[in-house]
Amino acid sequence: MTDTSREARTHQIANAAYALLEERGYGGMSMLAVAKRARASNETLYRWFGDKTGLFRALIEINARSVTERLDNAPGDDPREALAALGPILLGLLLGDRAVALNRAAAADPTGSLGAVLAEAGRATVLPRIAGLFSALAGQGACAWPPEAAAALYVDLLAGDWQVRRVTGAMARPSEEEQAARAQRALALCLSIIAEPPPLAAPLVPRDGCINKD
Amino acid sequence: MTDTSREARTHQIANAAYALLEERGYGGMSMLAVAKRARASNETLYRWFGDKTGLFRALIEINARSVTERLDNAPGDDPREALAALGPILLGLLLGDRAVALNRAAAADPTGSLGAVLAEAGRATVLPRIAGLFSALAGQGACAWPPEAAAALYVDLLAGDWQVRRVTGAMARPSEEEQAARAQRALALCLSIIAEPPPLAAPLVPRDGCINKD
DNA sequence: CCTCATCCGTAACTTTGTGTACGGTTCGAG
DNA sequence: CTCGAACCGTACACAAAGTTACGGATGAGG
Repeated sequence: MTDTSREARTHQIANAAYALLEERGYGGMSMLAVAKRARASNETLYRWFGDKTGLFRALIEINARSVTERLDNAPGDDPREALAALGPILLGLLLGDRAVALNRAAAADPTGSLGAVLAEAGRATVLPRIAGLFSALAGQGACAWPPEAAAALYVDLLAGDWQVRRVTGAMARPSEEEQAARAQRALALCLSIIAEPPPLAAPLVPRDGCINKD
Repeated sequence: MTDTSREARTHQIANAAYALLEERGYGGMSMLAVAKRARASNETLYRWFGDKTGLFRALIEINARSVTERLDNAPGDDPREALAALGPILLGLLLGDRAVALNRAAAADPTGSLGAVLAEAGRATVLPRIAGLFSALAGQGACAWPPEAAAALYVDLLAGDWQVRRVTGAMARPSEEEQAARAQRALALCLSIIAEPPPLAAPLVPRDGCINKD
């Protein structure tokens, strides 16, 4: 099996796993079920991914690359336009069934290691792209905050507690209209806030890190 | 066993369960382990709580009552002072080990029913109290937003995506100083925003609801 | 074509947890 | 004090999942 076909095969397996994950959740998805759905064998899965956690690590990383690609292809020449286009896409992805399922897997992960993968593959790749747009706004004199802080504020206003409520099942998936409206509101509020310097000298960029659960 | 002693006993069992939950996580906590820790029997647990999901429902509800009590006892006569006192307390509770563990349980719950319990027992009891404070601010002419919308915005700025990152393990628990600074910033930003009417006529109060996972 | 690594489909093994059952003890009501 | 409900400690039955193993088939390289 060549590297190219192995990569294609890996994506086939990942897609089978995503489908099962969204149907049954983390607890209802066994390695054997993935193997059957993907027409692969248990042995291949363990050989390629090491163990169940390893498979989930790969699922998170593959999904994150897909998300980043979607964001990089968002239309908009002007940073304001780019943010207006990017917001609904990002929110849709964050609240979508796949991301929710992967977040649930990380929440349920007994090894406690998937959180760091989420942090590194997900947020840590998305946020700099958003910060870049705020940096461009700063160049236009429209942003008096550090770009990273402005990006973090934007995500707070965009996602807020919607994501955790989705992940815990406390909230259904909002409609496209609701998501679009929220993204629009978040951008309007954020642009308004960052036009003036931050109100406090307190640390504005939260730390990333993760804890071992055991 | 009287109602009083049964309630006391229930809290004993709950405390044993919280301790185990925080030590081992949802997946590592069996009913038998709870029974042994609480010096109860499996049969009693199943008789009192129905099944494992029922036990978790009770744990969520008992914890929510405790949270609400803590918030109701927050100091502050003036709504502004009350919000300033309430913010760090609420954020500390949301990011604390117990709440994180319960959110993880809901995320991992195969029945998909614990999310609704979280929504009803938790957020739906906390948010009206916050909205009440914003309502009082409106009475002082300091809030041009609907109180519920102002409260939701406040929580977005207070917790933002910190909670989901804690639940997924992507982020360690912030220090008390970090939490206090964030609460302070959230209040300052929120008060600044709500002094003027909302920028959009879009729906500002997100819907609550939950989905069945299967 | 041949060879060898690896993939597939299936099976086996071990462990663990959920939920039920049971004998003895305890508690509360009459 | 007596009696019955229920609680405790322990055991049991069953199911399912994680992981490893194995014989035959497949694919890639020489």
